[in-house]
Parts: sequence; structure tokens; C-alpha cells
Amino acid sequence: MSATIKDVAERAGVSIATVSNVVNGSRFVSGDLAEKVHHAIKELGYQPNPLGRALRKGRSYTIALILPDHSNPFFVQVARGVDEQARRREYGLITCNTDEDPDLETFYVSSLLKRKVDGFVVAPTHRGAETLKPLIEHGAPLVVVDRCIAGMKVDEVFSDNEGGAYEATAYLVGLGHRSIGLIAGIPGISSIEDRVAGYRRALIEHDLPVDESLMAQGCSQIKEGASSAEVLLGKRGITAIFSTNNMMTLGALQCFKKLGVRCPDDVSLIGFDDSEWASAFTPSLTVVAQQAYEMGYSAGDLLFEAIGRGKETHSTRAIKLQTVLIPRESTARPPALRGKKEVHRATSSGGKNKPSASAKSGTRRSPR
Amino acid sequence: MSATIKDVAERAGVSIATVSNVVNGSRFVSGDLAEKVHHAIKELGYQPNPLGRALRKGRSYTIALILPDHSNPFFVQVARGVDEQARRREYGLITCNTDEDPDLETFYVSSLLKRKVDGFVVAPTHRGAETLKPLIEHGAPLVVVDRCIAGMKVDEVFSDNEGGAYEATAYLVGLGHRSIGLIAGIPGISSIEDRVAGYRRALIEHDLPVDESLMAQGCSQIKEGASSAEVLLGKRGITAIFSTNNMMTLGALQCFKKLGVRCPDDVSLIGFDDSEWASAFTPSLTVVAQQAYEMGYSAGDLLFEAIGRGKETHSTRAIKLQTVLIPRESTARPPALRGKKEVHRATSSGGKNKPSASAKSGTRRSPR
DNA sequence: AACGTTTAACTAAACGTTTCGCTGGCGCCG
DNA sequence: CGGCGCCAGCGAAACGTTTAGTTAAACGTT
Repeated sequence: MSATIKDVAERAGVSIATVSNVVNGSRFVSGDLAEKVHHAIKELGYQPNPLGRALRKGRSYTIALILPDHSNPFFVQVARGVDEQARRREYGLITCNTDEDPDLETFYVSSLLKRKVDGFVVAPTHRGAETLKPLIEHGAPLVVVDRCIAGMKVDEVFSDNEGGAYEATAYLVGLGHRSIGLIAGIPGISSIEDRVAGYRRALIEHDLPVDESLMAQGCSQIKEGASSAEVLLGKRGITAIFSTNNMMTLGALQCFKKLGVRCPDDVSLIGFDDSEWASAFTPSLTVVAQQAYEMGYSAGDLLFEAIGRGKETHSTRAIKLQTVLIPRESTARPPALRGKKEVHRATSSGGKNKPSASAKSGTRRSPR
Repeated sequence: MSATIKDVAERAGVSIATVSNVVNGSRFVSGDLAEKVHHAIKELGYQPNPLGRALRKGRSYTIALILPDHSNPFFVQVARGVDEQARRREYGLITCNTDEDPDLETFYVSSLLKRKVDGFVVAPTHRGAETLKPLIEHGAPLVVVDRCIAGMKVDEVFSDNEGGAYEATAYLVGLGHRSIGLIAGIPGISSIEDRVAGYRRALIEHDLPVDESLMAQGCSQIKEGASSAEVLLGKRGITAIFSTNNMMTLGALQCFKKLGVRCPDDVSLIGFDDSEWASAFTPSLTVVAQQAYEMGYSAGDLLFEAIGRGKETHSTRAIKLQTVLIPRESTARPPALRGKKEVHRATSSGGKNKPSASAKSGTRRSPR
């Protein structure tokens, strides 16, 4: 098969140890011998066998990425960010899709732990705190993305969900909407809950009633989005819907279509997460965009930092990324006010963001 | 850290070899000792270290999946199929995204080869034949999906692209369209070229002229789809467009939107590949659906079969999957014929499919 | 009773690295 | 000139497995 370090050593007339030292620069080797070794390496096309190295060093030079939904373009972008980081460092990346199933998450965690993966980036399911416990106990480097888990000290990267949701809701209010429905994703996930909180705060700060019956909840999938939308459209007076999740927004659209509801003529719709298709829809979608690629990229940064640090404990870090509202066609003034002048231009810039303990805003951009 | 086979051996009062034999069932061990060993394993929570095993056995129990575009829902489904197969067999899966970049493909191939991955499933870029050569020379198990590479004997799984495209085109003809534009993806990729061929054959068999100027080509991305569509809409008389790729269909829609072209009122649009959002669009999209999940699943079957077979050479196999036309709202009779009776109901079932050397049709279904 | 055969377990050599500790040669200083 | 320290390079022991080869006991056959 392919050449081993032993072959190189023989060819160059030196010991195995010397070859290793040349390859890794772990000890000084005289220019003379180093030259010979390099030559032999080139001649034989030697590539160090990562398996041997892994066994000896006790690390696999592989990291794992566990995401809840590969169909969601948001997570695809996150994955790209992590991927870039892994590739830069010549690390392997194992990407897993839990489909929001905590049991599958548990399975992956244990399976990857067995494989001696060097670190984890995870967007946990709603039982994240339980499923990730083995990881934390084992002391494996871990960065949580998109969703924070309660009561656990780990590195995390997430969006300013509360602020983004506030901005979205305030925007609708500014257009003149007074009865705004909410489609919420899986309960028990911090990102969703923060978005609901932002929605609430916006209503309250604009002196609008918070009507629980206007808040529909379901798991973050297309079907559930559709049924949630259907429920909301049953409420009379409703003129706008804020959907807290990519997939559910899609479901809402399907529902609109089925029921013959025109958007934005009858009802305005605003979504969370941008994606390439959001602008191709008719109407094109107004959304709160997250910095998805950046989220993965930052998570990679944090993870490799932790890996480099080894076993030493350290203070955990949290990175909060700003969201940005992208107005498109799916939002308009409510039917009753159509044609009249706008009441007031609200939405300065997402309202007062809640201060966060250890927040650092990311600034890097997606490369494309 | 975690317990090793040695610890288990000591605990059970047997030799290392015996433990190994119990774990792998490689040799007979008396019920007495086997019992003790199992007990010790449970007590210590022993998990065989895959690194050690990999080194010794010369395999990593990991396979690689190289795809050209993670943003494309089609490939996401393919990935799910492969993933399922890997998980069933407790294999690790490394998924790579080349973004249609042959250089990146080359990088991944060499990097994964170094890592001693046990097998590859690849949807090659347009230079696939070159980029995959190292793989083939190395004798690594390989299954090509979606796109066949010329002049190389490898296992492959692909759709009946020619037949599907024929069916799509014939469907448009049946609606009364006489001037049908084509948006083709990257040249040099078999799936795209077969689709173009199917389009051509449909025109010819229906006695319509094949007008090269109605065929726009670009790489399979949203932007290129938009510009291709723009070019085609410039041709006069055009009443329908057949887009050979998921992403480009999206681009065409964006273009329609920009130019104020109504679909299907002004122009009908039919796409290749179905996806969850295709039915949420306004208008919902008529498409030729592929069995994407099945494609990945079958590829996994073939791959593991090859891995199990080891080094022995074998005759290669090709699996061809049927496509299915899903009529939705984006296709209608051309403006001139609107309201009149339909000419004739075409599209029996995709026309005469070209016979393929060693074809076997897949029948398994996606589990969801 | 001696011999061959089967059986069940063990010993030890790999697999390809990294790395600790050692050697032998050299120059420096006293 | 002898002792010391430094340096470049080497030998060998890990890392955790699998597995071929070996041993020793038990059994059946003449």
C-alpha cells in the first residue's frame, strides 16, 4: 500500500524518530539529514497515516457537527461556516442530522464519543441539556450554536433572537397592524422562546394587548407551520403573522395558498431566517435574517480554541450575533388602512436590546 | 480515561485475546469465560477503541460522501439516504461539499484517502473523471451518484434523466406549446446532458423544430438560472421554459418576478427535482421529481457491498431510478390557446425510454 | 500406554505513529 | 589531558487493537 514512516527512514538512512521529528518539527534535525528525509518523502510520496498518529496522540483530528435539520437552509449555512474552519485546519468533519429527535441526538453523541472525536458543535434538540450531559461529563470540547441550554456552562454562539423578533413585530406595528399572530416553533428551545419574548415585548411597549390565542405553537416543520397558520387565520381581525422559523414560514405560505388568502393584501407575513428562495417567492418574503454562516464560523473558532487549550478549564464564552430586518413584499399596511398615510415610522433599530452578560458581537462576514 | 481491553482482561482474569474473541465472536470461547468477560465489560463500561481497531485492521469504519451543493434540496435528500445506510451499519460518515469546484473535489479526495476512509459516494463535478482518478487507481470502493463519468467502470446510481426530460417536454407540447425554451445546467455533466437529450428527442418526435437559440446554458446556480431565463424571455414567441435544475428554476422565478412576467399566464415553467418549497410557491411548481432519498440509499447499498467484497474485482453495476412528473400550477396552455379545447393529451408515461446496458429499477421508498 | 487430534486459551507480533530517555561524539574549560 | 555539558540522532516503549501461531489439556483410537 502506501509508504510508511519506516520506508522513509530506510530510504533516507536515518531512524524512524528522525523522520518523525522532521515531519512534525518536534525536535531539531540538522539541515543535512532533514534534506535527505525530505527527499525520501517526496520520492516515496509518503503521507503520515492519521490512524497511527491518532492512536498514539489520543486524538482523531476530527470534529463533529450535530444539527437538527439539514433541510433548513439556515443550518446548511451554519454547516458551511463550521466546514470552512475544519478544512482550514485539515480536520475532518462528521456532520449529523438529528431531525429534532433527542434520541437520535443521544445516539450520535455516544457514537461520536466512542470514535474519540476531538470536539463538538451542536444545535441541541429540546432535550439538549440531557442529551449533551455525557459530553460535558466527559469533558469533550463543546460549542453550542443557535440554541442555548439552561444551567450549563458551555461556549455558545447564537443570534439576538429577542431583538430580532422585537424588530420584526415593531415593524408590523409601524405599518399599522394591531392584531398580529405568532407562529412559534418547538417549545423548550431558547431561540424560539427568545423570539416569542421579543414579540411580547414589542406588543407591550407599543401598548397593544398580548393575546395568547394569537400565539400558535408547533414543532418547527412545514406541516406544523401550515396548521398553525390555519388556526391563526381563523381568528377574526388578524392582519399580520410573524413566523419564528424558516420551515414554518414555508408552511404558512402553503396554507395561504390553500385557503386563497392573499399576501400581503389580506394578511402580512414576516419570517425569521433569510434564504435564497425567500426572495424568489411571490410575494418575496420580508424576513429577519440571521448571520448563519458567521454563526458556524465563530463556533469553529471557539471550538478549536478549546481544543488547543486541552484539558485546562476556562471561563465559557458567549457570542451574540446581530440580526437584520429585510423588508420585501410580503408585508404591507393592513387592508383597513390601505391607501391612507402611514401612522408613524416605527422600528428604529430593534429597540433596546436586553444587555447580555458576556456578549461580543461578531463582525466577520460570509465569504460569498 | 476510558477502559481498555487490557483492563477488561485483567478484571476478568483472562488474556487480551480472549476478550477480543468474545467481543468480535472471532473464535469460540467457553460459556464460562465468556460470561466473566461480559461481566467485566459491563462493570468497566468498556467500549472498544475504534482507533486501535482501525490501525490494526487497516480500515476506519468511515465512509465519505462528496456532493456538489448542500444548498440544493435534492442533494440533501441524497445525503439522508446515505446517512441512513451508514448509521445502520455503525459507520461514520464524512460529508463534503465541493460547491461544484473540481479543485475542492480533488482536495477532498486526497484528504479522505489519507484518512483511510473505507469508501466513497460521489456526485462528481464536471471534471469528475480526472478528480476521481486517484480514487480508482487506489482501488477504493466507489459509487457515483446522479452523474455518470465517461469511460470509467464504476458502480453508479442515477435517475432516468433522459426519460424524465422527455416527459416534461412532451407534457408542455401536449398543452399546446410550440416554442419551448430550455435552461441547461453545467455542461459536461451527464445528468444535465441527458436531460437536454430528452428535451431534444421530445421535440423531434413531436415534429417541432430544435432551435439552438432557445437553449441557454449556465452553471447550476440561482443567478445563472435568472440570467438564462432573461435571455430566453427575450426570444419572441416563447411560451414555456423547461429548467433542468432545481437551483436554476429558482433563478428563473426570480427573473419572472423582476421582469413582471406572469407564470403560467405569460409563460409556463417546469422544473427538474421536486422539493418541499416547490409546492409552496405561487404558482406552485410543476416538476419532474427524482427519487433522491432512494438514490442515496441505493448508493449506500452498493458501496457497502463493495466494501464487504474487499479487493476482489467485480463487474460494476448501474441502477437507474424512474422519475415522475408532478403537474402543478406553473404550467398551463399557452396564451393563444387559452380557453380553447386541448389539442391532445400527450405524455403517456415518458415515451420510449432508451434501453440501458445493465439497468435495474429501484423500488424502495423514502421512510417519511 | 502411547500416540494423534481436537479443543480452548494464551503469547506475542504486528498496525504506524510519537516521544522519552539514552548514547556517543564533540568542543570547552580548567 | 580529563571531566563536563551539549548536541544530534537513535532505540524502544508506548497507544489499543486483531490474529496467527503456540501450548497444554482432554479425549479417542489403536
